[in-house]
Amino acid sequence: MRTSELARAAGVAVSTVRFYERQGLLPTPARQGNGYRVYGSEDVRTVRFLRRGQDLGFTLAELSAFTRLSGAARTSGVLAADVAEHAHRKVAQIDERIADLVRTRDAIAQLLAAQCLDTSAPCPIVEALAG
Amino acid sequence: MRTSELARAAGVAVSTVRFYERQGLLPTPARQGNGYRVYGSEDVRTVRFLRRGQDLGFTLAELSAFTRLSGAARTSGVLAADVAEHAHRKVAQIDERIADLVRTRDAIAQLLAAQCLDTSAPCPIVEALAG
DNA sequence: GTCGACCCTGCACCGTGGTGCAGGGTCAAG
DNA sequence: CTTGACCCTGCACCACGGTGCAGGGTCGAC
Repeated sequence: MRTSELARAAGVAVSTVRFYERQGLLPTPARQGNGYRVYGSEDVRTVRFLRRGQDLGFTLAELSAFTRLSGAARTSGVLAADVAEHAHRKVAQIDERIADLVRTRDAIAQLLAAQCLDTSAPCPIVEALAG
Repeated sequence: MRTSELARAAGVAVSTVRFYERQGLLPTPARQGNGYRVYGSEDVRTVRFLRRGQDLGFTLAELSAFTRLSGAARTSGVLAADVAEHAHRKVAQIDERIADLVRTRDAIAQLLAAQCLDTSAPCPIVEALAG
């Protein structure tokens, strides 16, 4: 599989594949005699993992640490707790964020319900977020 | 109130206050005879609103649009419908965002519960995100 | 044998959200 | 009248996650 094929299969741009390689997020690929990169199906999975993880709010650094940790856990077993620990922290972070968003949502909904578009009062959305 | 006092009150760096002014997120402040910026308590609220909104996942551009709309409603009254419309869209967006985060949270929690840390199997978190 | 589609490297650039520094001015305290 | 804390402007730089382009090489098809 060549770069453009990997890119198509994983749904990213060719430049993004090379960017991931530069960043150490994809293993250094084998090369053909002409210098062309050669990829396998595992690389498609890796790129998809990176995209999906980003959609879910992980940074590339986190995902990189994640794959390194899970690789270590799989080969050594000793780091399994670290992976679990990391995932637990992430769940807690996501919970906090959800709670924040629910508060914001409610503040806006309340504003709409309360006819607070009164021209004299300060905007309650701004109030809710600033206070 | 001077720049450093505003910064302290709102919990940001002085450079951030000037950055917000450059970006048009803070109104151009009045100046003393010596050229020093003069801020009021309204500016503290604005900066807090910006920080809080960012924590909640809004971009500065979104927050800027928000304050402009609410300001227009307060002074003219005629844009109230636009503000309400905007707020309704925002609530829908936030609901989507919450749903996304809940899905992510549940996916991770489920993987943790499922003992994905078996040393022989490939890591299901990676599997789940890549698949 | 040349056309177009692809590949390579390296480097510059983008938006977002800031941070830092140089080179200067202001001001109150000691 | 100096010291130190603050203020000003303007410009350069940072991390993040890429994108784009120049200047070249490599193919298969026609």
